[in-house]
Amino acid sequence: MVTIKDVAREAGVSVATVSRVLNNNGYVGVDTRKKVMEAMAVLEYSPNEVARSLYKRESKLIGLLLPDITNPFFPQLARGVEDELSKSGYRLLLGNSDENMDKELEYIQTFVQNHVVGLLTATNHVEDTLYDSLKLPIVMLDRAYGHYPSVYSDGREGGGLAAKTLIDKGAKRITLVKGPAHIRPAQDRFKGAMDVLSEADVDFAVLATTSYSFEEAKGFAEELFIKYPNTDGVIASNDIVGIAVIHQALKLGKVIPDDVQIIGYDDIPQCSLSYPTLSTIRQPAYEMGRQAARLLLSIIKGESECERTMQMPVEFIERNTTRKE
Amino acid sequence: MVTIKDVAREAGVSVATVSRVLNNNGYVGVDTRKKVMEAMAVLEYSPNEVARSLYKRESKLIGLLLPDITNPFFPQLARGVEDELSKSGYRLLLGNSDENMDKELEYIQTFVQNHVVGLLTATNHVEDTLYDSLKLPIVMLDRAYGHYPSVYSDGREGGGLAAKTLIDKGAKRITLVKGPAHIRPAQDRFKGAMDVLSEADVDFAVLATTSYSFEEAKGFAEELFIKYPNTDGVIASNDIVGIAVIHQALKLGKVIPDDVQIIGYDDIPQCSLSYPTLSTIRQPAYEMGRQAARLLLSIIKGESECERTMQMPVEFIERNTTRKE
DNA sequence: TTGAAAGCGCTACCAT
DNA sequence: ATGGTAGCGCTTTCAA
Repeated sequence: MVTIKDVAREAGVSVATVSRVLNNNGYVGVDTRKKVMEAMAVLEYSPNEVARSLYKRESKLIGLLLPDITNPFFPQLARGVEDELSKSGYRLLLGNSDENMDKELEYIQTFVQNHVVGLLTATNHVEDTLYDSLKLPIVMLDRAYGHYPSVYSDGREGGGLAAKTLIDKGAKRITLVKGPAHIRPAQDRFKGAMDVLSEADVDFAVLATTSYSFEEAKGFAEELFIKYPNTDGVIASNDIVGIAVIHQALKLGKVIPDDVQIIGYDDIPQCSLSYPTLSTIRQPAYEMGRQAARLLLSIIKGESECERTMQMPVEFIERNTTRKE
Repeated sequence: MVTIKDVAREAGVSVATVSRVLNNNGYVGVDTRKKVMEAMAVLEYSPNEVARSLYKRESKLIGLLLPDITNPFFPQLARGVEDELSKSGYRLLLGNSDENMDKELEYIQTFVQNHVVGLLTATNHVEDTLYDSLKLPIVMLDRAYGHYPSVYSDGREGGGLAAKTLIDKGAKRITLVKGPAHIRPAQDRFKGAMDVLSEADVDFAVLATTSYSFEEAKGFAEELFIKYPNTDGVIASNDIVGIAVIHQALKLGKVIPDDVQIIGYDDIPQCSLSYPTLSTIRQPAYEMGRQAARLLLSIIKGESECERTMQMPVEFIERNTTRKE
């Protein structure tokens, strides 16, 4: 490993000088600078970030804590985060929490031990003062919380929009699929839809589900049509479930959207690949990732004038599982 | 920040002693140990990994370099890697290369600067000695290369299996979708299928595609049926394309698998959610991630007796886009 | 404009 | 069994 000392020796200067050209601060003569640059090139020197981090008590590392990268909503988010952060030279420490408090804690601790300068987290556990004790810039992802800077889209509004859309399009016997109870955004969507449904002149039923996983989505879809065979409108808890419902409806010989309309949530890329393509409520995942990263960066830089919380728009994406007009 | 000094003071011992109990080495009296433990608990001490890393010249960090986490094959892989590594206390530095050499280089450099102890990488650029100069345990992911430890599945075999399966099931006018030329595994699959196709009594055509992205998959599928409207068997370059082809075939009123059979590649979770469900050649992504992580770990620990390269099985998964004999 | 040296938090060697 | 201390590679005063 070639260190700053080697460069100093090669250039015939002191390490202090090398450090100065490295960081572009302090006075350093033009010819000295040139010598140092050359030495660095010759030796293929690249500074040891760990040593830097130790002295400065901060790194170019940022922690990203996600529930599960395997859920197709999150890769988009993660990509948005990474693309934005890497522009400024930051790198990502990744952790999957599985919505599990202990894992979350563990990751956060190791992130801190590694001197991350900021944290992006999609969590359900803020109340527990877990995050309060952290003296670290934090941006809540996907989920809004009290005084923390957050980037999210309003699940309540989105859920309401889904319900309203289905009602407008003539669904009379709606089935509302409720996501896992311990996941905040799922609850928000559910409540938003409930509010609208309750005030409208439609029958509706609720199907409770306990996970967001692919494997189980199929089971939920089967259950749905067994319990509510006559439903003519399904509000899915997310697109995966929506796609599973399409599958099951087709299997049962139902015509979409004539017999049953289906509306998803998230707008993951595969929505436009299903057949029929899935109408859904879009959350701009990639953009949310980007904005969250930007917000975090601005907080790190101490630009306190910036918006501390961003609500991203939800939007109905009309495809072919809902009736036109 | 509470440091080892604080603990030492609190416990009335030297930092050396604290370090010893921390690392469980050297002699330390039972009561001293107890005092130190208590002090650590009281102060909520947790060791600074950066300082450790600086001294020991190694960290508990591992670099994971992926082409694009947004491609549904990779989240599975990544999860496998993470689940295995986190068991041993390692954390992941993540980078997306977009199959781009420059990004790849940049990430690798920063990984090294951050003292990662190992690297997992899915790359097409080994020949360039990029990796040779790295004095770092490396495991190639998804793609096998000469002398590097690798975990992969044989694309050649998989491609051949896809072709053979389709032929066995009676397809006569096969369209082979060729993935991007610069992506090794895509080429391998293609060649494997070509070999089989060439030696069989079937007509076949090749459709070249240039990306693995969702947005473009739809376009390729449209193109496919325009150029080869009478094809009765499609070997897709991956499941995304496969699902897009299902979509397009249905849109054109074709009956699957009677009019046209389709076979995907990878076995991403959404295969069983499409309608009809997509028959495919399975690569065990999650398991590959796990095995790669284990292999890397064993190399790091210096267990040289272990297998240096693992070939994972490919397997035909029969679903509903191929005929039941 | 440059260099010497302290110190970031920790580990490991050498004393005792 | 315990403590003192050098040093990991770097940045940043403080002097010169």
